[in-house]
Amino acid sequence: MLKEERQNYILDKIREKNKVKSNELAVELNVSEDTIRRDLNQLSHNGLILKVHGGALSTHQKLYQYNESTIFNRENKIKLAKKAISLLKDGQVIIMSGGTTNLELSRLIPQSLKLTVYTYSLPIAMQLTEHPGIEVFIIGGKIHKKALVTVGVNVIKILSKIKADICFLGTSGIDFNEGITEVGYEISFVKRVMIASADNVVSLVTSDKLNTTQRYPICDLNEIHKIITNLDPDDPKLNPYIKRGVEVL
Amino acid sequence: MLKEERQNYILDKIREKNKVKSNELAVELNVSEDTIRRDLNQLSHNGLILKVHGGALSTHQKLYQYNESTIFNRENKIKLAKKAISLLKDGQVIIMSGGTTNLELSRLIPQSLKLTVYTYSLPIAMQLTEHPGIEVFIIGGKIHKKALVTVGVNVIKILSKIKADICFLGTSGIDFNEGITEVGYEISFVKRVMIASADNVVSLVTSDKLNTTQRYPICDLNEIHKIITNLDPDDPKLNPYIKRGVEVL
DNA sequence: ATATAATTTGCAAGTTTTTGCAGGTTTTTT
DNA sequence: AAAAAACCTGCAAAAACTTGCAAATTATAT
Repeated sequence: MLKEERQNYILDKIREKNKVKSNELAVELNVSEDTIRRDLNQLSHNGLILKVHGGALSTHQKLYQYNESTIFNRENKIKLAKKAISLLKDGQVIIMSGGTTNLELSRLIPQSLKLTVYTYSLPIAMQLTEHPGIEVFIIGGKIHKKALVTVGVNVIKILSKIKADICFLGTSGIDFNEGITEVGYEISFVKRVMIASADNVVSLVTSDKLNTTQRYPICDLNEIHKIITNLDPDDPKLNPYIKRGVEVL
Repeated sequence: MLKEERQNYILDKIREKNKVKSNELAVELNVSEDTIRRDLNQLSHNGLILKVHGGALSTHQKLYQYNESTIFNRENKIKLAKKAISLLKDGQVIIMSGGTTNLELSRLIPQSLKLTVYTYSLPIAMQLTEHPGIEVFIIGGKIHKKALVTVGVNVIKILSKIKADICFLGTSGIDFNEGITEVGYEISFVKRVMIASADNVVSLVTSDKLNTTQRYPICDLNEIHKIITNLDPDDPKLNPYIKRGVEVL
């Protein structure tokens, strides 16, 4: 295994777990701890990680830090995000809605991918700027302070002009009769436009949202192309959706 | 678990609950109380928390998401920001450029003020969302990853439509002959439009930028109305600017 | 392909950091 | 005032670290 290959592994692991330990890495990569330490020192010297006694931490949380312990159901969201990543290919144009699921997805996109991403979420935009291969566009407007997304007619105007390959739709309610529904009025508007602007609409749903309905309708099931959940695709809970013709990952 | 990881956990918990107890932390983190005490003492020594008998409390200055220690020359920027705040009045519409000086200004705006702020800087927009009385608008566009600001024709188009009371202009070079100059080409464009959109243009300059010139010209001295620095207004270094008719705070 | 140079790696010896504990002191509670 | 809890100091063991060096690997030139 080449040095660079090893260091990329370390960077990937730090990106995912936010920390690494020297002794663990030595075992995983089958080299001495000295080598790991040298790797960590080099990466740290390049400002890519933060070397500490015993291992290293992500530096990213230095500039913009969101508190991961506040993310509900984080393990499931990571599982889900990894499936979503399998849909990505170089050169694609992506629209991402807000929400912590999309935020985890943003964190986990491999460094090698080259993408163009439009979003109206400030945290997601911030997160994506960490990624060397992604061109990030934030859709401007008045900021909704709680959700940290922009809202308003301008958002809709801009979204309606985009032609995207994939739309990753964070979903707060999905039901095989009612389709996709949303808590907020303004955001429900925005999401309908997002759906219209993408060739491929992917609904990201954690299993606790399955078969729940919110106040504002967004679209019927047949308007979305794929559902990604944290469950196994042949989990019985997903059967009704598959029967409706939606692809489930 | 790494020491820094543990300390980050403690900081997060303090941020959330505003207090921690040593004995609880010892159980939660599965280390001895001595270790917790040492952690708390270290964090306290760095000014991040307030150590008290039995645990620690939040120091009220919330370090939300920006690592203050990464901000160069921070004391001067705070001094400068406080002067800038004296210009603010309820109901005003403000345009803010990017940069850490404006970021410090954003942090220090009193909670009581009611303002409308337009900015194209992501960190500043995030910071301002913490403020209950400020309506925040972010100007959308392609994100410049290093500066964390949006750039492009759309930014200029939107800025040119705004009529603001004050424009706070973070300044990377100012000279009494050359006027205000900027490092980046794209940002120089944006700043020219900002200046045209505001009744009152205020240049925020730390003293290390005085009498320096950057590559791209922005405007002549007579196009700005006020200069705010960290220096005393009658510091001799500022004389040439006063003679040119610029008000210096 | 071979030889040479440069880099990378693992090891050994010595140093530093981290941690828990014992013993005594201070602070808080009862 | 006594008891309990929290604290501090010094100490020792374990883990992590540093440095120098030689072997191994990789890159480059012939």
